[in-house]
Amino acid sequence: MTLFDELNWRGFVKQMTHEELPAVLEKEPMTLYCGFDPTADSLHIGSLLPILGLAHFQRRGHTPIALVGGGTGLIGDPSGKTQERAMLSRDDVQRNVEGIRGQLERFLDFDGANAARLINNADWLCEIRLLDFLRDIGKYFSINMMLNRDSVRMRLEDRDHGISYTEFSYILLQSYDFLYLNEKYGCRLQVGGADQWGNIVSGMDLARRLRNAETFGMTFPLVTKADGSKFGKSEGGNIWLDAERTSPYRFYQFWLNQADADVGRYLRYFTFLSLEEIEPLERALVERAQERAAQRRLAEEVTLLVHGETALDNAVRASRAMFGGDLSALDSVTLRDVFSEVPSAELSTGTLDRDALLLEVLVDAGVFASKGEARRLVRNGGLYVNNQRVDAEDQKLTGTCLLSGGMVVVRTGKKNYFLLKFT
RNA sequence: GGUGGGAUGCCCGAGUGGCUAAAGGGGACGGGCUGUAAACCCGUUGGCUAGCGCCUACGUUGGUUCGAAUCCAACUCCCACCA
Repeated sequence: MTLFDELNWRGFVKQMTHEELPAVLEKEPMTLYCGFDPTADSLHIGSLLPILGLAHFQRRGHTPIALVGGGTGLIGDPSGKTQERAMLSRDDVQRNVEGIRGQLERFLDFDGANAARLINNADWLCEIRLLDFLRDIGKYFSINMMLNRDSVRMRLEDRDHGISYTEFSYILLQSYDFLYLNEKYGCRLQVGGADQWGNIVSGMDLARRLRNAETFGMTFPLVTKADGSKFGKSEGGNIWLDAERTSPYRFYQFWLNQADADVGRYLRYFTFLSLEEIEPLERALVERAQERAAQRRLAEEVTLLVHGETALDNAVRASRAMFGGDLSALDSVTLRDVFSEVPSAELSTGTLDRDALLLEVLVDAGVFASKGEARRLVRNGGLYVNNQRVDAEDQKLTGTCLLSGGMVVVRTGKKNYFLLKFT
């Protein structure tokens, strides 16, 4: 099976600039690049597809470059954005670049004959002089063409938002990146999300005009959900790759909760499982839906990939304990371990002696923002202590509530846990 | 620069002097059903209070009034049309 056979059955190919690209890639190893925006200090799962895309290329002997946009991030890509973005400070961008760099390192192989490269376009974009740039690069861009780009046109039509000269110029910078990488590293292929098509083609154009270089482009599809809502956002917002922002437990749970209609595609996108392994999982989805074997496997594979084996083990064990039921059976070490992912607060044992009101303690501990909110939840039957529903608003918190190790497990709703540690 | 319109709770949006903590929708949260799903059904959605009730809130600041989101003045920001 060729690289493109695989990319195709996995659904990685949205568009490509040359029909012969698959054949070219079979003949010779190629250097390719994909850019990542430093809009936050962590990537989120939206970036997972391009990352794995690069990894697939590398596995077949091609050389990937992961480009962090420390320079372009100072400007802001208008592609796919309906309004002008708030500009990030240089410090923020720098911090974000560092965070993202650390994450990208985990997914690619930086050793061997086709070792991956991780570079920052601030290294060259920050050095450019304006007049040189306008004369050497700007001359090759036609305003007429730029105005026709979807991302620009949408913003021109929407008078509420408009587009600044700054963002309008963005495409020149990304195009220049491709030119630069072509010149310096012999990079001939740029890949990216579906919204990057215009930027990619434009960069190819520049490389052809200035260096007479033949380059290629390809885009990945936008990851969609069967129900039409946006992929990658869940109750609490974005799903991040950073364990500090999204705990491995939550990360695991996110994948476990994917809809039947989506899992098959996600197994193809986000794991390295072969078709032979995925197909039985899809059949099980129909025949024994309640087991959710496909979701389980998806959650395991992706969590393993992003957070490693230990974190996966913890997430699985935590999930079992939290949805399995009886907490009193667990010893303190297991408890502490299982709930290590969960937000917690340390309280003094003195609180218990005073016969404090449960709700007041929970407000103090930060579980609730106000007593009104807490009371409301109890009325709705959504508060549990050690998996027992609380049905009185004036319930006291006493020593008998403690599990081993002086811990109390608080739950709101079906799956939101909070741990109180008494010391 | 001129003229007109607008700013309401997380968002959209009704409300033109007391019955308005503010309709309706969305979102969010909780419960039920279930597969830790979807769909559906029910409930909650400013703070304090066991409750009576009290406090804070309708761009900002002042004013009129027994009483203002609602009337007046100034200011700030946004939009439309004209130049």
